[in-house]
Amino acid sequence: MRKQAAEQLSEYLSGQGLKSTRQRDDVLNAFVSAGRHLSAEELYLLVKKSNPGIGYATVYRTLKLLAEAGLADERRFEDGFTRYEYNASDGHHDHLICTRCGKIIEFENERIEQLQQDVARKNRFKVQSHKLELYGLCSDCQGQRK
Amino acid sequence: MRKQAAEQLSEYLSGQGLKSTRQRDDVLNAFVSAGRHLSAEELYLLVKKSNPGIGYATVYRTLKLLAEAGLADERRFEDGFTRYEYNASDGHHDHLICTRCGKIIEFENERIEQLQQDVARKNRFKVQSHKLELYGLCSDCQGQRK
DNA sequence: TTGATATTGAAATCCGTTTTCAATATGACC
DNA sequence: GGTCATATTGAAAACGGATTTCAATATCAA
Repeated sequence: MRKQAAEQLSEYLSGQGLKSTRQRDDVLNAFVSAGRHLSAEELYLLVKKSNPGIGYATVYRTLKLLAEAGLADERRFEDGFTRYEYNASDGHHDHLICTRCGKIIEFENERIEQLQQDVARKNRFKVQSHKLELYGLCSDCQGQRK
Repeated sequence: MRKQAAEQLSEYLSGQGLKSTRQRDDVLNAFVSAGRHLSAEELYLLVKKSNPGIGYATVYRTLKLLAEAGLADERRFEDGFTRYEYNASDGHHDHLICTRCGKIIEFENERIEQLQQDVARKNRFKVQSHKLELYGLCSDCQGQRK
């Protein structure tokens, strides 16, 4: 059974001798309720709604913290900047990314994962993590012109 | 039958109304003979050997040009900066990347590609390109301590 | 050879991210 | 509650890879 996000964070904080703050709570709340694949910038704008005084740097720092605490996953797609995804601990998944509208669709495919392991084994390679991204046009964008 | 790199570049240049220059030749030569997965910085240092006056910006610009001409592929791994790979036009491949020593092993797996197409089809998604990277430890690095 | 224009190198700039630093907040201890 | 060491904050500066600017230079069609 998965812990509540707030609880998971405070356990991590106290375990590391770190402190709870209003800002960290605000960032976590915005992050959890916003959904997935947020850039730091996007999250910053969201957090500002509940806490207009929040600083840019604090959002960046807290995002790193959430990643360390296991609450967020850092991902870099081809658009250049880092995005964060909530709660990847309930199983790995990969992404379909629309190059026109930016929509991100998640998927899982056990068979592909197995084949990856086969490839790794043949190369005597021990996999720690992997990344599979399919770039293209989502159904909404296929009919559209540029 | 694949064209020579130099020929392919000059065809692209004249086709676009661009000019041949000593610098472009030097960058191309260094790029082709150096092997794969070079960062702009690495290539810059290489080109300097044959043309010490070469500028940083020229290497960046030429690398972009080679990518447009179809001679190079741009790739971003997790280490932050862009690398270029020669001659990907003879078939797609993916990468095993050692997180300890940085070694990059290429592989192809037709079955995985098929399964990716299946996933895309199910999501009514039209794939333009994809990226599959397995991060982990190569055989040389598995026995080593940090 | 000429002349329009593409290209170059150096330096400035860009932009996402990280770090610095002085002011402030937190929380363990009394 | 009060004290105090120290973690945290926001603003601004710094960072680092990549790109752009600009005046000087090279290219190439005529």
